[in-house]
Formats: sequence, C-alpha cells, structure tokens
Amino acid sequence: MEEQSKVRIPKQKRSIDKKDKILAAAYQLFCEAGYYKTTTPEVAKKGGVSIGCLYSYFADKNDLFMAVLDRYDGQFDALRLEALRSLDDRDIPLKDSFRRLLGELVAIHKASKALNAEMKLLYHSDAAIAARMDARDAKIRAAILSSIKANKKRLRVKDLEAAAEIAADITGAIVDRIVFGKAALDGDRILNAGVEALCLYLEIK
Amino acid sequence: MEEQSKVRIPKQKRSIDKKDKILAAAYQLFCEAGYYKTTTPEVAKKGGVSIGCLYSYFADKNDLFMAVLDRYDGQFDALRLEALRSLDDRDIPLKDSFRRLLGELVAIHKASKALNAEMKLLYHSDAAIAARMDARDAKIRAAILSSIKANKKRLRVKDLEAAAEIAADITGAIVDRIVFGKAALDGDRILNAGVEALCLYLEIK
Amino acid sequence: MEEQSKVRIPKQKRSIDKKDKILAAAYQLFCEAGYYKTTTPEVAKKGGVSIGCLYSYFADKNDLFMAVLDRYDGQFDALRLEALRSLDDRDIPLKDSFRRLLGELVAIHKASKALNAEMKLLYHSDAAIAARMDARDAKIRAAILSSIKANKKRLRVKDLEAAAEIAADITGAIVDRIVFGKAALDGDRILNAGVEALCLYLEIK
Amino acid sequence: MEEQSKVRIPKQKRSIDKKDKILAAAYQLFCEAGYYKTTTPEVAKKGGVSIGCLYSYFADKNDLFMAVLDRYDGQFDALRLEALRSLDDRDIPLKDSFRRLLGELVAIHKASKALNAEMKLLYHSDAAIAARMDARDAKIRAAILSSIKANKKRLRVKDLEAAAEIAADITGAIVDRIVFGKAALDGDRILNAGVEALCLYLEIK
DNA sequence: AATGAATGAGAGTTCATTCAT
DNA sequence: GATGAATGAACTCTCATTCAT
Repeated sequence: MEEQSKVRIPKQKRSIDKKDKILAAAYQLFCEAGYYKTTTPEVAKKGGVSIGCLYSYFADKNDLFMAVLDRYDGQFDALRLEALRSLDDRDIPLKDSFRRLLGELVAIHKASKALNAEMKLLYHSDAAIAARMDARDAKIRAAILSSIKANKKRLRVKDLEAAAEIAADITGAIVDRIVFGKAALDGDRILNAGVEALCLYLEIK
Repeated sequence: MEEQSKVRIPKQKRSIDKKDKILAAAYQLFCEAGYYKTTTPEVAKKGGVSIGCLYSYFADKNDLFMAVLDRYDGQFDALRLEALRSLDDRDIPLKDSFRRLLGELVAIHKASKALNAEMKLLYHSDAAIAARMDARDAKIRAAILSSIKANKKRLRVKDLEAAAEIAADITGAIVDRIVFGKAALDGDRILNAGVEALCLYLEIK
Repeated sequence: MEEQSKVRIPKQKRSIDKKDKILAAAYQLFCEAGYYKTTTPEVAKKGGVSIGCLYSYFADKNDLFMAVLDRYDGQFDALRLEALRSLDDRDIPLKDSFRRLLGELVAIHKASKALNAEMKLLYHSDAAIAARMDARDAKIRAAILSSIKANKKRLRVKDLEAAAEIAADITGAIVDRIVFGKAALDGDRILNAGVEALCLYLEIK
Repeated sequence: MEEQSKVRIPKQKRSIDKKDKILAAAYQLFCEAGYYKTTTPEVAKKGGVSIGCLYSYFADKNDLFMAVLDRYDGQFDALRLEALRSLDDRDIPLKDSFRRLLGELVAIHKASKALNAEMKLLYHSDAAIAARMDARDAKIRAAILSSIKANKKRLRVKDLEAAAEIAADITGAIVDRIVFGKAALDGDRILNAGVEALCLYLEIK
C-alpha cells in the first residue's frame, strides 16, 4: 500500500520547460488577477499545456501557488539577504549603506510587486503562506539585528532588538511606499527622507 | 444608458434594522473567513433575513462588502483623524503626542484588524477598494502634514511633504507590527522604540 | 461556529414534489446504468430540476444513493418482513406457507430487482451500504429463526440457527434465480422444486 | 467495417512475461480496490511496464478486466468442474460427495473471493461480463444435471432439471455464505446443515 | 517495441443571483 | 416587501487513452 507521490518530477528537458512555462504563466496570472480570480484551466492555457498536464506537475491549485512562491519569491529572498550585507561594511557611512540597501530593496520589490501583494492577500487565510512570510521576515530581522550588533559602537539606540524590528519595519514601509505607493511625491524624495529617518534614529551622530 | 437603481434605500425603521443586521453579519463573517470564503446566503442567514432581502438592499456581494467598509471602516476613519489631533497640541512634548497617537491607533486597529487585513487582501484585485484605501491614506497624510506644518519651528526636517509621508508610513508600520505582528518582542518596547524613531527624525532637539 | 446542515429539508408541497422527482429519477438511473455510470447532472435533468437544486436536497452523490435506498429499498424491507409472517401460521401446511412466501418474495424482488443488484454491486466498496444490507439480512434471518422456533415440533432439524441460515439462503437463492435468472426453466418449476427442498429439509415428515 | 485489431498477440517469451505481469497486477488491484477505483496507469506501474505497453496488449480497461477474468476466473472454472466430478462416484455416499464438493468449492471461492465480488458488481452494467457469468453457471448446472442423471436411481426427485438448478443454487448460496458471509455461525455448522439440506432434498432415503 | 508526457472530456460540486409565490 | 427554492455557469480535479519520441 506504498503511498507514492502522484506529482510528476520532470527529468527530461522538455518536461522541465513545461513546468517552467506553467510556473511562468501562473506567476503572471496570480500577479495580475490574484489567487482567487485565477483559474487552473486559465493557467494551463496561458502556459500552453493541457489542464491534465498542469495537474501532473502540481497536486492542486495551492501547490501551484506555493511553487510559484518558491520559484519567484525565493529568488527575491536571496537578493534581499544579499542586499542586507551592505550594512555590514563599517567603512562606508551608515547613510550610504542605507541608501544603497533601500535602493536595492526597491528594485527587488518592484520586480516581485504583485506577488508580494498576493502573499499578503493570502496571509490571513492560508497557514502555509503565513508561515512562509513569517520565516522571511524573521530572516530579515535577524540579518538587521546582526548588522546592528556589529555596528553597536556607532549607534545611539540601546534596545537593539526593538531597534532592529523598527528599522526593518521602517525599511519595509518605505520600500512599499515607493513600490506600491500612489505617492504624489517623487520616489527619491521619499527615499532620502527615509534614509534620514533611519540614520537619525540609529546613529550616534 | 444610466439604469434606474434597483437597490432599495430604506426609510422605515424596520428596514433600517434589517440593513443593519445584514451589515453586522457581513462584517463578522468577512472578518472571520475573508471575502471569498464568505457566501451571501451565509450572511443572510446569520443576519436573520432571507437571501432575497439581502439582494434588495445590496446590488451584489461586492456592494455589500463596500457597504461594510463604509459602515465599519468609516467609523475607524473618524477615530483615526480624531487621534491625529493630539499632534496639534503644541503644549505637550512631541514624544508624548506620538506615544498617545500610536497608542490610540493601535487600539483602533486592533478593533478593525481583520477588516483591514481583508481590505489589503482585496486592494490589488478591486479598484474600488484600492481607491477607498488610497483616499484614507491621503487623508491621514494630509492631517500629519498639517500638524507638521503647524509645528514647523520645533522640527529639524526640511522636506515637510516627504517627512509627513515617512512619518505616516512609520506610524502605520509600527501599528501594524504591534497589531498583526508575531513580534517576539513586547508591544511596549516596539512602541517606545517607534516613538523614539519618530521624534529623533522630526524634532530639532 | 454552529454547524448547521446545508441540506434543505423541504417543507412546502412543491419542494416535496421536487425531492420525490429527484429520488424517482435517481432510482431509475441507478437501476438502469448503475451507480458509477449515473451522473448527478443526468439525475437532475431527468428529474426536471437543476443540478444546484439537487445539491440543495442531497449533500453528495452517495447521500442521494442512500436516500434512494431509504425510499425504495426501505419499502421492500417492510414487505419482506410482512411476507415472512405467513410462516407463523401453524394451521396451514409448511409447504403452502413456503410457496406463498416465495411467491411474495419473488414479486417484491421483481420490483426492486435492479436496485438490489446495485446494492450488491456497492456492497464491497461502500461500508454504509454493506451495513445496510447486513442489517436487512440479519432481520430476515431473525424472522425465519423465530418462525422455525415456533414450529419446532413439526421440524426434524436440530441445529435451529444453522437451519434458519440455510433456509434463508436457499430462499434467497431461489428468489434470485427466478428474478434474475436466465433460467431456461419455467419459474414455477423452480419454485416448486425450491419449496420441496425447503420442506424436505425442515419438516418431520 | 471490421477494424484490423490493434491489440498485439505476444509470441516472444519476454512479451508473455509482460502480459503476465500486467494481468497479475490488474488482478490484484481489481480485487483490492474494485474496477472503478483501479486506474490503468496504476496497473501499469504495479506491473512494471509503461502505460503505453499496457495499451498495446489490451484494447481498453474493460478488455483488460475481461482478460483478468479469462486468466484467473478461468482457472477457477476448471477447478470447479473438477470438484463436481466427485458427485459422479457412486460408491461413496451422496452426503460425503456433497461435503467434499462444498469443501472444495469453498476453498476455490475463498481464493477468488474479491474477483467474484467484482464480477457480480459489473454483472448488471456490462453485458460481456454477464454473458461470461451466465456461461459459467450454465456449465456448472450442466455438470450437476449430468451427475444427477447418473445417480437417478438413488434420487427421489422427479424433475431432474429443476433439481439440478436448485441444487446448484443451494450449493452456490452456501458457499457464498461461508466465503462472504458475516455469518455469526461457524462455517462448519453451515456446511453440515447445507449438506443435510441437499441430501434430504435429493436422496431417496 | 516501448515509453510516459500529454491530452481533454467530463466528473462532482459550489454559490452569486433571480423570480414565482 | 419578503421569501427561499431554484438556477446554471464556472470551478477544481481525474483518468482512460494517445502519440511523439
């Protein structure tokens, strides 16, 4: 009574292409129309495969969505952590570090804009997604905390954990504002103001 | 080609009760289960009216949701603006103003937590909701900008518009973190750190 | 979070008609084509209702099938037990009792022929159906055993329980043969032979 | 309009092995899960061949099932007829002959239990299967009739054809009861009672 | 001959909405 | 006005079967 996964694991090049095509189509549609308004036959059609083929690669619609996150959001995870490393360089002013970090995060999020929105959308109704996002946030906070600890001497704040949390949230808010915001203001003005806020908050002088 | 509205505008007391009951039921269910997992017959049942009755008051499910926002989120709008007035009082330290503001916003958002989540959820797939939220944000930014301008002399920031935006976003982020956050940290620590960040950013000294 | 049945319980005359029509259509189709080859839209169509209507009365396909059994097979249950009472009359010869019983059972089964077949069909893959049929068989065996015990003095058999079982099985087999059988032989010849077998087996002389 | 058969008839040893493996896998799965819940890809997988290979040997799922019957139920046919020969030996008491026959039939049916159930399941929805089962029954009745005729002098019954039919049905019913029955009673008690019933019915004294 | 990825018709089921009563 | 039975388009998902490789 061996329980064997019914989901196909592609080995041939052609199959990998198909899976990619499905994921790309799903990514696009989920971003455009959202999870609930995207139907699986639609994804299959856009991906140029049959609905049966789609279901041979993904157990169900939710599995497909999670795979899209793995593929696309996962890429951004790596980029985000990479960007955070700029904070660790003590030789450049904190201001420049933050400006660079925010600039990179904005670029990253612009690319994953809609997917992020959709994840927030499902955060409250899907435990697996919530767990995913929490894990991502935790990683980012940990990275910021680690940077803050390394820069301890340059900083005025005492409650390092809270500072990391606040800094992460401010960073996130600014990025969101620039990426999503119908801000009447120019992105650069916002970014500059944000960097200033971060530095004034954290830095000794 | 404008159609004669088929939606009833209640004038009798009994009708108003019914509409209220429907809205209350809808509010509760939308918050608990989310927009997509709430069905209109369910709402009617919980509200103690027939489904036909529900559809005599609301054109469709989306109209019902918007009405819920008008009724419930609208209340919070008023509370939020009320809370923002604390910033206008120049006789108390900015720190205290912000602490009070944040405290009140947290309380308000805790009450509308689920509805807010649901609005974010629908932001990207429903233009009307997006417009609503944008209008709300604009109002808040305007109020903050107005306070900032009134406090101009006490502040170090030069780009007031950007500062209002940033301050609004920081405020929002902190409130979200406290309300929604799976923050390992205590809410008070976050709040204190947030207030400090806001004051260091804005205040002259 | 009150769990309320989603299946409609019809109260109005018109609704009862609808439920009846659905059951009648389902009965017919299940008998003609079997459980697996009958589709729910087909049943709805034949019953003259929409598929949605069908699903407002029955939770799912299996529920519909069980309801068909309750309605139709249930009727036969009563008839079968009624027929078995002829065995309790000691004033008429056992032979006549059995002949009458078999005749009645054949008539009953002719009417429920296909449904019985379908139940046998599902016996091995559906626990609820198996339980239903086992209960029915048990009732019949109990009735026969009770009759046998009442006629103890007229009987030669000693192991009354086994005799009741055998008699029930022989009875069932003969009825099946007459009802389903592609028997080349005339039904009456079979019936007479069966009655003889039963009497020779049970009766003292 | 007769189509050239597309089904391969295996001649090479390796092919025969494959066909055998498919049949064995199909037999097992059909018995375990039933016809409708067994899928052809499942059969192919369990048989260690590709689905394409399966379809090169069998025209469709039904053809595969019939082949399983030919192979496996066919074996039992032979065993059944073999067992029936015990009735032809006039030197041993009829009682012993029947006891031996029933014992052997029970053993045979225990082995083909699930397949038999599945055949009954499909009897009413598949003409080919019905024909198969009818043919099998006819053979058994013929064999019994032939035995009865050979034993004519020892028997009290006059209507030999009907007696053969009844005897076959009683035999079948008893075997089914022992094999399938949720009989509360011990198999031996049932078997003894059954043998007694058969002998009392048929035998002169 | 053999493979197994791909197909797509069709299954069961849901639910926003209508309309006869 | 109010009801709620009825509608049916649309959804997710399955699996017997085909055919390019």
